[in-house]
Amino acid sequence: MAVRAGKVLPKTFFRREALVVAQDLLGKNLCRRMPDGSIVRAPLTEVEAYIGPEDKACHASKGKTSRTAVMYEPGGVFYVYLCYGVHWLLNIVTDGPGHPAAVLVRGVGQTFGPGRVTKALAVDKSMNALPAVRTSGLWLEDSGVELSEAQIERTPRIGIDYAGEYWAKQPFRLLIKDTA
DNA sequence: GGAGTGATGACA
DNA sequence: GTCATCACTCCA
Repeated sequence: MAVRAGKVLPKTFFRREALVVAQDLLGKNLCRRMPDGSIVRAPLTEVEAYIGPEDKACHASKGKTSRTAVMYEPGGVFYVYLCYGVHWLLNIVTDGPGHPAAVLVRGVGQTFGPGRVTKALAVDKSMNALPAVRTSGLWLEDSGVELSEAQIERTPRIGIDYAGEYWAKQPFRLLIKDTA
């Protein structure tokens, strides 16, 4: 039984603060047209927000470079980059033009870990800077699921100790509590 | 607990 | 051109 198709999230959905978008994205379906043509839909279960240039953990906090340029685009495009020479990490750019912010996808369905997500969905550099629309082969749909505050857990982000105590402690990692 | 891995950015 | 760094995963 496949997950039902839903309404594709419009660009305006992404053009808000990263933290707000991150919260609203939980439970929404990440959709991928695999290289073999099959369609995979999986609900976002864990995300992290990188809120802008003032956020020391955000790649764009050091200014605009060739890698981070895509984060300066208006929300609604993907930011994909290679981490540790091994793993592709998938981000969704949020907020308005000129304000670099993004939401990192850390888990979908039962798959947790940003590197595992991209491996499971066959996401790599070729998706970088593409818009979140069906024709890109990677997009998001409204699942119709409404999450209550009680179902959302907030914790500090992972693996960003270099960003300093303040930013490392911000509870910008959001995940759906295990409802079994 | 620790190594692998290679693009990226800083510096010369 | 070199060098250090890194939003991770896997294996011991």
